[in-house]
Amino acid sequence: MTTATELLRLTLPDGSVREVAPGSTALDVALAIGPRLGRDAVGAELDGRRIDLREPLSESGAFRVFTAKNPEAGEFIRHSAEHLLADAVKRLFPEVEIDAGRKDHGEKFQYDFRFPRAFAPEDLERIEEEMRRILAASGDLAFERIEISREAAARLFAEMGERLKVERLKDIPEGERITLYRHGAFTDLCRGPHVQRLSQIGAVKLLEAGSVYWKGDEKNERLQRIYGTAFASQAELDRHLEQAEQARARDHRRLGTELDLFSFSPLAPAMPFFHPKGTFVYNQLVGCVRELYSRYGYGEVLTPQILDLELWKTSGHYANYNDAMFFVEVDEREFAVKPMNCPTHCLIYATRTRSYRDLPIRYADFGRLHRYERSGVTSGLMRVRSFCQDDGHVFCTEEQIESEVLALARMILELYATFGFEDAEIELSTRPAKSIGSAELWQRAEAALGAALDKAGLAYRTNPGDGAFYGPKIDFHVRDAIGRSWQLGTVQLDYQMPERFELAYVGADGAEHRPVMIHRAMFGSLERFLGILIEQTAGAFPLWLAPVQAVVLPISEKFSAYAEEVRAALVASGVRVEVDDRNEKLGYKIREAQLQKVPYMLVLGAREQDERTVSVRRRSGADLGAVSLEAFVARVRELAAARSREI
RNA sequence: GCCCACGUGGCUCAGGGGUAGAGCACUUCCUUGGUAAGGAAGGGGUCAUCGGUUCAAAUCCGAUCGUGGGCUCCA
Repeated sequence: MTTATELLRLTLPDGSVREVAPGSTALDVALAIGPRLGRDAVGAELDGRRIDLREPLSESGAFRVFTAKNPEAGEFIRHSAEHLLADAVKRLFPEVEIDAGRKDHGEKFQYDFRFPRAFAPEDLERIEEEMRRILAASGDLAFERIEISREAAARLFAEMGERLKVERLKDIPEGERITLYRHGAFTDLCRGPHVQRLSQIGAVKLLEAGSVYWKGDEKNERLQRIYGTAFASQAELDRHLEQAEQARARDHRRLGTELDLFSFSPLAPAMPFFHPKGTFVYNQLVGCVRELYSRYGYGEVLTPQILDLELWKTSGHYANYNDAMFFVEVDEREFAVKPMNCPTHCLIYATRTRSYRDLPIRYADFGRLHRYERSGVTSGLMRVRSFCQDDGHVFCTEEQIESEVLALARMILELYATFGFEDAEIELSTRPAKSIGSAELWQRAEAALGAALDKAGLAYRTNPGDGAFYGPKIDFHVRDAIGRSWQLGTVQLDYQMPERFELAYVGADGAEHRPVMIHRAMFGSLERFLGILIEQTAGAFPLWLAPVQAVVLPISEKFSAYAEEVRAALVASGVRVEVDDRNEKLGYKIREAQLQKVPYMLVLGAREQDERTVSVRRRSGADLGAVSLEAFVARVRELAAARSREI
C-alpha cells in the first residue's frame, strides 16, 4: 500500500523507473514518456492487469503502454467495439434494452440485447454498416471515463429505460468504483478499459447472432446476442478472417472423413469408431506415453469396464456424478460403466498392506471410459461419450507430493515437446468456496504444488478458487499452429478418495497413515488429443505418426511388377507403404496422394526400374530425385526414430 | 439439458405437393500416360425415423433420433 503523499514507482519495460504522483493516469505517464506515445496509446497495463488510460493510478508496479502495434491492443479495441455495437443497435432499434458485453473472449466481442426477435443476417449487415458510419463520422471523438455514485448511475439508467443495466448495477459489489464510459451520445455502465478515441477501432466485422439466457441462467429470460470482431486495421481483420477460414479447413471432423481416420454412427451417439488409419495414429500416441511410463516408474494396469454400484457409492461418483453415468442391470444386480479409473486403482492399492517403503505407487490405465455427456455438449473427437485418458494415479506420502509433481511436470512437458507444443501455459487452481478438508491441509497442498512448479522453473498463473472440491490442481494448456489454446494435462491432488476407500500405508513409526492420491493425465483424452493433433497438423502427420508413409506410383501398368518388388522390399524394412497401381495417369495418382497427405510419393518407370531406384516426391511438392531403396529406407528410419516433424 | 439451424446415393451439395439430380468416389472398357484430375459407359438413393394433412408427401405440419452453432458444462 502506498500513502497519498508518496510517489508511485512505475517500472517500464526497459527497466527504467518513473515516479508519478498518485492519481496520475496512465495517459499522463504515456504523454510524459513522449507526446507521440501519448497520442498513439490505446491502453496500458499495471502488473499484468489491463488498465484504462484515464484510470487514476494508486499503486506502484510494472507498467506498460500499448499502441495499435501491440497484439494486446486488440483487447481494448474489441471491448470498445462492443460499445460501438451497442450504440449502433440503439440507433437502429431504439426500443432495445442493452445488457452487457464481455471481456476476455479471444478475438471476438459480444453484446446482449433485450429484443423481441432474433437478429437476422440482414440486421447484422445494417448494424455493421451503422457502426462503420458512426466510426467515419466521429473523427477524433474520445471515449470519456466518468466515475459516478451508485445512486446517480441507477437514476441515469432508469431514466434511459435501461432496466437491465439497473439490474447489473446491483451485482456490482458494495465499495467498488462505478464507472461509465461515454462516446458521443452513448453511455454505458462499464469497468473499461477502452481505447482513447473511437478512430482507434480500425476495422469491425459482425460475425453472427444467437440467443442466450440472461446471466447464463436457464430460468431467466432470453436475450439476443451479437458477436463480432475488431482490429486496429483492416489488414489485421483480414488476417484474422483468413485464419478462421484455415481453421475450418483443418476441422478434424472433415479431415477424419477425408483421410478415413474415424467415423460416427447414430447407433452410438458421440462415440467414435476409429478406422485402421485412425487407430494406427491413436496407438502411436499410446506408445509414446508408454515409453514415458517405463522411464518415469509407472505400472500399467487393466481394470474392469463395469463395476457394482457399491463401488461408485463408496467413491462418491454415484452421489455426485450419476447423471453422467451409464448403468446396467443384470440378474437384479446393478452395475455402472466406469466414467473414471480412479476407484479401480484404489481397489488395487488396497489388495495388500502397503509400507511407506512402497510409496510412491504409480498406476497407469488406458481404460475406456463412458460418460453420458448431455446432448448438445458433444463435438467431434473433442468431447465424446466413450474415450480413453492417458490416465494415471500416484499414491504417495504428503512429503512426496512436491517431488512427484515436479516429475509430472517434466514428463508432461517432454511429451508436449514431441508434438511441437513448446510453450505450455500452466495454471494452479486453489481452494474453491465449496471444498472439503481443513484450511491447513489445503494450504500445504497448494504450497507443495507451487513449490514443485517453482523448482521446475515454470511460470504459472494462479486461478483462485478454481480447484476441485477435493484438492488443488495444475492444468496445462497449449497453443496450436493457428493460435488456439487447448487444455490438455491436469494434475490434481486428492485427499478425499483415499479417505473413502480407507487406504493406508504403514509408516516408519509402525502406525497406519493415509496416502495422498494424485490424479493425472497428460494428453487429457486420447480422442481429444488426436482431434487437436489433426487440426495442428492439418492432417499432414509427421512421418512417425503417418499411417501410410509412402505410396508407390508406377507410371504405367508395365511397371507393376517392379512396383510390387519395391513395396515388398520397403515393407520388409519396416516402412508403411502402399502401391497405387490403378489404371490412371501419374498426375491423377499424385493428386490423390497429396490429398491423402502421404509424406512420400515414390514414382517409378523405366529409368527407375533399370537403375533399381525410386524417384521421391515429398508431399511438400519438393522433388528428391532418384534414390536407391537403401537410401530411402535409411531416411525414413532416421526421421521416424527421431519423431522428427521434418519429412 | 436449453435456444437456433440442418438431415437428399460413400463424400460435397442442388432441387422441391404429382413417387429424384450434379460433381467427386465406385465398377467396366479404351488409353500405357513422368510429378495435383485422359476419355467413354455403368451400378448405386423407398430424400433420417415415425405419425398427421392431402386424391397425391422427399417436399407441408408434429414428434423422435442424429448432426452443427450458441448457452451451460467439461478430458
